[in-house]
Amino acid sequence: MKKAPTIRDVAAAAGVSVSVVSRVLNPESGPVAPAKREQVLRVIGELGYRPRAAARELSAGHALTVGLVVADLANPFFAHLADRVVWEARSHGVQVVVMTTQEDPHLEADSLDTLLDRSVGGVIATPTGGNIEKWERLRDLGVNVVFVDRTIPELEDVDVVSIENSDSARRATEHLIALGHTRIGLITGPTSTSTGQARIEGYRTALENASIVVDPMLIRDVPFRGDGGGDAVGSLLALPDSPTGLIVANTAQVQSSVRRLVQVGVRIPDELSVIVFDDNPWTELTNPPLNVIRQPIDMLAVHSIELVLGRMQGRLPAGARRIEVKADFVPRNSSAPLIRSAAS
Amino acid sequence: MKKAPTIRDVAAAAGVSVSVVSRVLNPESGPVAPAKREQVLRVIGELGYRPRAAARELSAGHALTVGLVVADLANPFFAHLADRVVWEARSHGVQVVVMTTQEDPHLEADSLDTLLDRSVGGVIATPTGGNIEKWERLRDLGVNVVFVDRTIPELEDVDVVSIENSDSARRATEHLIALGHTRIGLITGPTSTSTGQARIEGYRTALENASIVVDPMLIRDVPFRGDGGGDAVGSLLALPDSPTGLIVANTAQVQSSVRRLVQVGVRIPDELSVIVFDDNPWTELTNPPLNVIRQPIDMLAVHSIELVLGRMQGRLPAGARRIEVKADFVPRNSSAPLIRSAAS
DNA sequence: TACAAAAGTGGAACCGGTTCCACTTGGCCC
DNA sequence: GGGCCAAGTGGAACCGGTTCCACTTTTGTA
Repeated sequence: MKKAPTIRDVAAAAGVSVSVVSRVLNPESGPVAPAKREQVLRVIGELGYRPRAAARELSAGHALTVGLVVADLANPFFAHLADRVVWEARSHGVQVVVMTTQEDPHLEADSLDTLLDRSVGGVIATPTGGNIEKWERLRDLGVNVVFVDRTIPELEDVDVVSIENSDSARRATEHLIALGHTRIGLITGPTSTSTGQARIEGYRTALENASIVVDPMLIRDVPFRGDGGGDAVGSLLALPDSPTGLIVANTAQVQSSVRRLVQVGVRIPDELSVIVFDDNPWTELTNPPLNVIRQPIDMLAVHSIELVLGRMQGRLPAGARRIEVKADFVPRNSSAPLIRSAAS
Repeated sequence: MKKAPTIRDVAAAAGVSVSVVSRVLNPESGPVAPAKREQVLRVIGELGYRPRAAARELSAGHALTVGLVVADLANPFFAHLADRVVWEARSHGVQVVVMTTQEDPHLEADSLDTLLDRSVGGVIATPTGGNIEKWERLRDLGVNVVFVDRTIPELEDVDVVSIENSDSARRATEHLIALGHTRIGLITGPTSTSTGQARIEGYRTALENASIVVDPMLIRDVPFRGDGGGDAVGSLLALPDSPTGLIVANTAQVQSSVRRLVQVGVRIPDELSVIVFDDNPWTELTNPPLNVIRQPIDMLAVHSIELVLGRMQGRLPAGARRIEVKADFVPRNSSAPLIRSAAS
């Protein structure tokens, strides 16, 4: 097990001082004579010298690292998001430390402490909704925070990147209304989350615009974890006047919901028109392929990284940015016009 | 933006030297009088002191961090693996820096350099197959490497955690043979990878045991990236004597392959019996639900972390460990007995 | 040619931990 | 009561970078 060369080894071998080597490494920090620069670069190549990140971090007080805090990498949405974030970060020479919360505020708090210890320059997170003081403290300590996908209403001065949740839900609902459906079930995330609220709002708007009375029984807010989606499907279908349309607007519960639909054997789209939030690799492999609201994950990732790095480099004006990107509605074959009382 | 307290602040506030505080933090490094320990802990609590990881790393020469190098977090297998690795690492107080290679050796080399700069204590990776010298150099510099899922034959002294690839392929093949199939297509990863080789080997073994002649035309090794799976499906089905059974043993190409099957409209299992490698969230949502070889991802993650941390703490004997875990065959409804010449 | 400004250089402090080592206490035993 | 060993403590060096500052050498201009 060899020992890696340090900046002093390089300086000695090149016959210059460490200051010069350091300035070769960080050109903006001072001038170096062209000849010496060459010389130093040559020695660096020969020795295979690479600066230790830890030393730089210690001196700089913060790391060229961002934390990514998501619920769960087993969820394809977060996995895909993480993939893009890692990719975008790499193109900026930044590393990503990934932590998962499992939607548990305690684990989230823990993750934030850990990231704080690591002096990360920024954090990109889908917050659980708790830990408000902790997020504030993080920001007070100079860590740049960007919320992605969701937000926390109380934290007004945090940057947010999300999709147009309300608008997307409205469009999905309008699609079903246009097909003649009036009893439309909605499965969302908890009403304590911004996405849950916004999607319900969009759903209501669409119904109210069409003068359809909103039946609270048709709205199910279920937790992100567990099998609440399937249960909601079950109880919606068991309703005396069961819905003919269903919007699953909880990305973490799509799988559970669809599994139940398959188990129960409802005929889609004949008996039930379905639209789900978020395009997964498999939504076009089901029978029939599902209509989806596709979140532009690439855009979410790009904007998040841009924001967090922009803040880290101090080249963004003060004041929170709220970026909302449009989500596409992808029509496939899981919705059909309502056949009036065909079932009775 | 406040400034976080340092160990010297704590020492001053507690009326002791930094040495004492350090010893309170790392009990094994020396004795502290119980009274002072209390005192120090109290001050730490009051000040909200947290040690900077960078300082510790610089001093220790290595970080309490492991690198996870996978192809692509958009692939559910890797995503799930990453999820479990992050989870297991957390329970040991270790952070995970995730890097993706997109199966490109250059990006892989780059990732390794970056991880080296960060002085990570270990790396868990699914190697692309290239960069042999780089992996060796990494190990020479004291970074503990564990390959997961795949391996590189040339690197004999690296720990490996994988499933019983050959055995799994053999069992899948035997399942189809038992149903009467003799023309069985196999889609694997590149033959340059250990998994590709081992799975082909298992497939051949099963066929040879059953005295079925191996038709090389039925074996398709396709790259992990791109749409090779779908293309292979297309050309296999276009064969004059097309297969009645198909094993997709390339996790990254399952989606592409199944998509093509759906597009072409082959009736499964009537016209084609299918088994795919790796259980995804969606394999039971397709029509019909797919028979799968389920990789015990939790086990892979647990063993990988155990190995890498064990090495980091020097509590593992020298010599490479090769851990092979059994993969389950999960029968669902995508295979059926061969109906002799029913199609002709 | 003279002199100010700019370019180039090296020494040393600093970031915040860990650890070695020398030193002071105290308890125990003979 | 003297001597010894262990427990407890603090000072200071060290890890490997960055950066400030003082100093020397150019360069440009009057």
